[in-house]
Amino acid sequence: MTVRTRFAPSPTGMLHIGGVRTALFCWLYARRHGGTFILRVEDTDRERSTDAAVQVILDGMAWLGLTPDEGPFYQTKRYDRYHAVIGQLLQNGHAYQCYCSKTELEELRAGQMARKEKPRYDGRCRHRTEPLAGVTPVVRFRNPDEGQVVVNDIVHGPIVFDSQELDDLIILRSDGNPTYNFCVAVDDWDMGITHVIRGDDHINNTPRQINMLRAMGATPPVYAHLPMILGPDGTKLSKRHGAVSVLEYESAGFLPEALLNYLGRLGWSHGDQELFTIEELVQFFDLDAVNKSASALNPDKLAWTNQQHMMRRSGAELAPRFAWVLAQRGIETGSIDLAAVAECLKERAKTLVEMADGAAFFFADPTEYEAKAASKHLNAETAPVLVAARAALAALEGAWTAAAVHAVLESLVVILGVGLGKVAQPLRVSVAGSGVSPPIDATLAILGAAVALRRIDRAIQYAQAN
RNA sequence: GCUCCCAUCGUCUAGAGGCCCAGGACACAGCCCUCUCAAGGCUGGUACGAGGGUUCGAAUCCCUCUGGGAGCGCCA
Repeated sequence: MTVRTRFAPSPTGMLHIGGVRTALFCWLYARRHGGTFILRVEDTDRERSTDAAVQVILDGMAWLGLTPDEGPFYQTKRYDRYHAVIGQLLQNGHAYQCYCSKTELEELRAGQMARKEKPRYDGRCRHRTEPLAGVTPVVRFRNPDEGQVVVNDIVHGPIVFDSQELDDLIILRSDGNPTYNFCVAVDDWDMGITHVIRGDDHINNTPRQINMLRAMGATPPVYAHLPMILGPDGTKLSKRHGAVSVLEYESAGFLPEALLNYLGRLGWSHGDQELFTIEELVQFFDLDAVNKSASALNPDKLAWTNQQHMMRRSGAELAPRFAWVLAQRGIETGSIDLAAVAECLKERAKTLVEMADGAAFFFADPTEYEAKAASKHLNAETAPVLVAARAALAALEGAWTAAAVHAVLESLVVILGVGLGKVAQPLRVSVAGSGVSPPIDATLAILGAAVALRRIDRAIQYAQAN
């Protein structure tokens, strides 16, 4: 049997990190077993579904590379099918029409709550034979009222529900729209889904879906319920935690493979391994190594994971995404070699945004020097060193490379009888404006002779005046 | 309230009865390396929620409790 999984988000809110983790596991499971990954948009809530949310799902998954093999399918385009199934269910007695008003149902619920009972529909319309004039009925699924339903969950093991706990849920609203649990059952059946992998907030829906599947004559799929992802403070994920659109992570300078690596390690593990390429994730992933307890997001570890992935890419590989981040921030990069900048900054930044911050001085002369660094490294004492360095560097002319710069500074240090730091720091502050930058030889090489010498000249003037 | 789920360092996790007075990772502290910052290396502290069983032996199996979470919609 070929594995078929589906990711079924509802476009009522933005696709966030929790949804992405679910999508990732569905995708990985399909890839791992040579199966098919399907995207299905559950948009039956026409009030709250938005096109913008659908677009984020599509764009987000494309950015992450979680491309579906089939779909996207939209439930709103399958209404004919749902209505046909409901017709059958009505005909064979697995469903019936209910004329209860909303206020009547509210009263029923209130009474049950007051008696400390579990609120549920009591089936009062089950045996009604005559329509109620002037009322458009809803259709309810007739749940078996005896026996048990066993959900054989791959991550949780068997979960048993008494049928008595399940009431007759509405499958068709009075406005003609079918409801969630019903559409899911029909779709999973029609699409031949073999493994339903979703959040464990759906565990309680599962026995109902199994019952409907059986009533329709379908064999239920295998289920795997994933633990929830919580915010860094251990509470439910919310906008406050950055449960924002997954695309925000792209803007924040994360690499898709790093986000996926981090998310993969939430609720799943492969021994002590922390860093995985996408290929390794596909190779090692399996549902039996998924754990059952909820996990909290750790922004520090996500950042570390991102840095590790950046370090494993070449500057040239990083350059396009880095350029995108710079452009997004309106930074003009001129003729600076972005691949070279990324190469020497990739281990000094947790994200591409941090990289952009650290690279700012490459694209514009410092407008002022950082006070502490300037007073320490640009003063009357260091001015002569800068003058000497400037002269030695200027002699390089056309041979302005990192290696050449390095050699010049090394010999200058010997001549002056000082440590490299005595020369490097004043130069660093001169060209970068602060005491922090990549190695001075690489920094000067990237800047180019003209720009570097110009900045050093300015710094010499400043140093002599202070 | 009822039903269901969950429970190892602050966080992510390893652990499927003896290899565990519990290992790795993030974060934190110290040291080393060093032209700054990083990266890297080394060292350190902190965890099996509680109580009962089962067993020669339990983080691992069973029960109870406690604590957290989800569901109980003409939402998905």
